Amino acid sequence: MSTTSKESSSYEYEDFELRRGPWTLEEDSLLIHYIASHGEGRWDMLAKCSGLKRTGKSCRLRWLNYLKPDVRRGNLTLEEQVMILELHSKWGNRWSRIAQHLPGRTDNEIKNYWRTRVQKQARQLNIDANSAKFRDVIRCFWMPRLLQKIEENSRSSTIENIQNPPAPLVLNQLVTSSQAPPTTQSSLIVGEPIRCFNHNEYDSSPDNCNSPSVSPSLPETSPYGIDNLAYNPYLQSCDMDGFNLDPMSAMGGFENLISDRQLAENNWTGGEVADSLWNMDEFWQFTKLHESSM
DNA sequence: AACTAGTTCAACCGCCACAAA
DNA sequence: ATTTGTGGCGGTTGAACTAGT
Repeated sequence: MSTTSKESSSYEYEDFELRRGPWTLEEDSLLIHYIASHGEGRWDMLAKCSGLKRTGKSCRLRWLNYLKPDVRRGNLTLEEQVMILELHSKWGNRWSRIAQHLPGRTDNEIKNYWRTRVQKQARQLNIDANSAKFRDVIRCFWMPRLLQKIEENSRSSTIENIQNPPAPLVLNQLVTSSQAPPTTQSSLIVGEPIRCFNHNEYDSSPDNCNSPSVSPSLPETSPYGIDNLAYNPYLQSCDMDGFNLDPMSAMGGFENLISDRQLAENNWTGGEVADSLWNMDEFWQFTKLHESSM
């Protein structure tokens, strides 16, 4: 059994060794009961006083990522996936910050989602997950498909619930970042029409998906995004019908490259295991078209 | 049924920032 | 001003699980 030299130095191990690895039910129970009576915080003290043979860090992690009552388990919803993609495009690998906008989700879970689902796509496409090109792939295909899926789900649930409509789920995103415009506040309202997209900082990349062939009904400078919905002047003209009729029109004709059948087969937006959205031939077709339209 | 390869995710590691001594 | 203790964050690992053969 070993510990890091740094953590070992802050402990006095008289008569026990630190436990590592998966937590047992007994340990979980001990931690839950200790926090119930003493509260969170002072993790190092908690670890020493609770009787747990764990480091304070380990206790903190176990509590925040697993035991805390408001932690949500299970697959990320489509709305949450959109939120992650959007916020990651703004902030990069700031997992903790992103998690603050997804109630009940932990930074660890979001990080795992990004690494196992999103980066996998980049690997399969053989492009750098941090590149502008991959960001465009996400913006131009993944996010619109997620949004489309959300829309479809909301429509079917609207029909089901038409006589007894539930309160819409609202994912409010109050952006307090200094990187964001001071008035930025956005909401993704599930059960309301998915309207349109706008841009974020990364859209300034020359490698984005705006092209001369962009449909005039869509914003020239910013194909999508869930931010600034209330402040985007295009929102008034970019309505649900336009989106429905031609959701990929902003891609300048790329929509033909990806069929719904493929999407269904690959289930990229299904909220389950994400597989490849395209085969490589079609992806390179996309990139060629994309680049030639620059 | 047994094996292998791929995937997921809980947990650990190392670094950093900050506060208190 | 420096040292020490602590907590938070992002990156990484590896056991457990799943799918394919």
